[in-house]
Amino acid sequence: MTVTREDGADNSISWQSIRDEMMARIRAQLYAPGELIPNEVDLAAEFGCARATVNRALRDLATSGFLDRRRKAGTRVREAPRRKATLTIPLTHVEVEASGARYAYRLLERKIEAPPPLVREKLRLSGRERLLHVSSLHLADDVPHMFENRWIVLDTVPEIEDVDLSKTSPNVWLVRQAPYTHGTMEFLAEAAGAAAKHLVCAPDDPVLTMLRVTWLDAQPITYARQSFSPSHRMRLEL
Amino acid sequence: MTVTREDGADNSISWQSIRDEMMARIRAQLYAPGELIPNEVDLAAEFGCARATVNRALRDLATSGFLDRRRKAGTRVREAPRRKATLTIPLTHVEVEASGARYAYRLLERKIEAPPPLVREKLRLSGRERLLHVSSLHLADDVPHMFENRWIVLDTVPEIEDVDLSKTSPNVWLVRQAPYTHGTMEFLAEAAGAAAKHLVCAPDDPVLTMLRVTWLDAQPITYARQSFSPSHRMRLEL
DNA sequence: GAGTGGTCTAGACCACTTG
DNA sequence: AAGTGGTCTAGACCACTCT
Repeated sequence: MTVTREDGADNSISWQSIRDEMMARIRAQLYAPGELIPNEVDLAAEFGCARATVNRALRDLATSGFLDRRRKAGTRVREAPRRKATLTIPLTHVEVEASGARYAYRLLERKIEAPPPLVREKLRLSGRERLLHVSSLHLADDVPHMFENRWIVLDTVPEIEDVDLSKTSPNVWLVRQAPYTHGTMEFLAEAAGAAAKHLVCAPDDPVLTMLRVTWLDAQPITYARQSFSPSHRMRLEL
Repeated sequence: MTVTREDGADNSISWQSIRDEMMARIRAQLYAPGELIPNEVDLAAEFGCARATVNRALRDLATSGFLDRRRKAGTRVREAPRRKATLTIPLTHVEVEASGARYAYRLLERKIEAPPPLVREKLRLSGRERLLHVSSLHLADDVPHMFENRWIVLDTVPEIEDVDLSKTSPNVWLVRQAPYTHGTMEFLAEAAGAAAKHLVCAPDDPVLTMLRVTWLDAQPITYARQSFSPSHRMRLEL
């Protein structure tokens, strides 16, 4: 029941305000690192709200990595907060257009072949599967922005064999038609090498490369290797 | 009230099972991209549970980027799911030890100075502030793993001036004693340059560099530039 | 104005874990 | 065995936004 004053003003407390107050106490080391904080019932009494409201606030702080919660053991302040950086994976055309540039896409090559050893290993394939191998270039204001080399497992997403990839980039199609359940991503620095001629740079210029493998449950979908033009930076919010 | 069968078995439905069922329907395009899905009251009736349970499930899917929810307008399936990669920011010593190697840390230089122009800009400083400038090397099994160059704003965290940084790395101290409220992180590829002699590689070897700026509300805390040894890869889970 | 999601409450039972 | 967090329910009111 919402508590109401005689004048009719709503008196209930939001879970966000409790989260903020608890966060402030953690920052001020009012609850020291490693220490138990009061349990939900006591905090609810202190804040004058329902236990569920305290629960929502503390669950949020636990998800954010500031608290450690365990049944019976109680809630502790983490010694070293587990901070997370979130990278909202951009669709290349969205990213380019967000920067104010005009986006263009060029299909460079498209063929069906067996996976080379590296790809076989990443996708845990036997080697006999038919893969769609696509390389493409993405441009911002006609300047090369990213070169992509991608292998797509046709057993998992057979429909893509009939898609006109000169108009739709494989990533755009996959995002809409074949959402993955999980995957991994890696960043590394390497010499541009074979990508240099597409990115219009020297073969030994350092470029940022992003590797992605995605899965639909136990089935591999795609392995993508994207190399960005030398000046590119990948930005994350903390 | 928990619904109970005559035989006493608990009949209530978990929010996770509702989330999974709705996710399955989205994948199967049973709810098409861009389309409205039923409202919470109707779904609660369908699943035979309270509206709050449906709310929890749908809120989770919205946070994950699969649904778009707006009051009055209802809940829609996102055309292109806003997928996120999460990088749990590792403490270097934890990361190294997790890989099974022995971690070591060496303080290379420590001095108090005014910020150079680049740092001044990143931290939005006037240029007259006193900054603690620390460079250090982090090793895995005695092999150089990461070279760090860091500036710390003493006006924001004066206590660090008295810390013995030959034993505690600045990052470890900051994480425990001065949690930031927000910040940014950037990845780029560059030639090792001056870091080469510390990383034991050639000056023109490509290395992955991570830039970090963190804030305590409006006050800048630190700017760090970390270059990883050439073979290093940064891995994220999707 | 009205429909939909966002949140709060009070109470209950459950699940996990620790002592 | 018992304490603590995790979750569900039924009901209520509110906030936002679309028409």
